[in-house]
Amino acid sequence: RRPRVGKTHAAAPSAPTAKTDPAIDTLCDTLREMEARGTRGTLTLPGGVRVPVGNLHKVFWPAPGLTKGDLVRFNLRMSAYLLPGVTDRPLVMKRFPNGIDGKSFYQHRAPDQLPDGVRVAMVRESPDRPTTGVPYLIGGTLQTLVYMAQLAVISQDPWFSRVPHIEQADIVALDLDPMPDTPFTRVLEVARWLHDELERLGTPCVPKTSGSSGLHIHIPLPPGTPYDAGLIFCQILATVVASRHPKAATVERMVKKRPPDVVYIDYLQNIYGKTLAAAYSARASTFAGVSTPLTWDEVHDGLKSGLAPQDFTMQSIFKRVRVVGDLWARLRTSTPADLRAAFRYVD
DNA sequence: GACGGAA
DNA sequence: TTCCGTCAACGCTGT
DNA sequence: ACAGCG
Ligand SMILES: [Mn+2]
Ligand SMILES: [Mn+2]
Repeated sequence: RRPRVGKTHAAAPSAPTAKTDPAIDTLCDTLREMEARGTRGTLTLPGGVRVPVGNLHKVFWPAPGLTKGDLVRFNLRMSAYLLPGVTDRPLVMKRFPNGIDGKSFYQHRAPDQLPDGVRVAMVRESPDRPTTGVPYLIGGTLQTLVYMAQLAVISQDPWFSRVPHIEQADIVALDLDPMPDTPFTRVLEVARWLHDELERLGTPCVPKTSGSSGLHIHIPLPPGTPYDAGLIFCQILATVVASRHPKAATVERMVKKRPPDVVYIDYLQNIYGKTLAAAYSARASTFAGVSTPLTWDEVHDGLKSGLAPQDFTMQSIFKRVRVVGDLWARLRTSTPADLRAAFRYVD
């Protein structure tokens, strides 16, 4: 049995259980009225900014029967948890105007006319090319969350760096992607191995469900870390674990060459311009999953307890968050480790 | 989904 | 007013 | 140059 690190948590939720805001409740009431009336309308956000919303009845997730209105409501109610993870970060939009089963498309360039308080910054698509870049939406305000829902953007997909230091990642992530025949217990197993290694290196790390079928492990970086350094750190970790457990994990890039029942440890997201769904973000998965922070105890005990990603949804998440608080806050409060520790693996 | 131009 | 067409990403890697 | 990848 793994020795327990730190206290057995039970005492106080790691943060604001009380991230409840009367202004948000009022907005949700207004939204309900618009839905009942079957009209489009305008939400007036704190600060007086007006954001038009419409097509609230349109079904975006057929299986649970959730609508575009449910997405707007989700972003409103989750905003206190969602915003810290997107603040100052360029956001890649993937739009689903006809729900998760309709045709979707990516969009980087922000529209010309935006509601007040929706931030935009010129960002280069590649760091070493002399372009002026394109106007990206920058996360951080409630207006942006509501506006993006109106554009039928389902998930919040932030960069790993923040303006204005856009070439320096402040976080890296290991993206655990199960192949079609991979049982989720195996994903948990691989996550556990990665956690054990990271703990040996003294590196803080926090797991979450992806909101689809996999897991993400995020690691805070020391200030000023270039993308390349974070990428190599993750490459080393992923490669060490994959070569130690070839029947369970791989870093093989080509889908055809991956066994159908292993976990692809995708470390290649840690590149300038790439993204991963933010913590507490809704996802375009059939079951309306939410990318949900977990404790390492939940990951380690997941087989016994029957942990399943499908249990963390737009409908279920609020109850959980009220109980466990903001598990993702640790990512911002813990001291990043020296990445050079990982280089002793190199052989 | 937003927008501009045609019907 | 309604209808309709058009537009909405990208860079890295391997072959 | 082009296909595969996320
Ligand atoms: Mn993934
Ligand atoms: Mn991936």
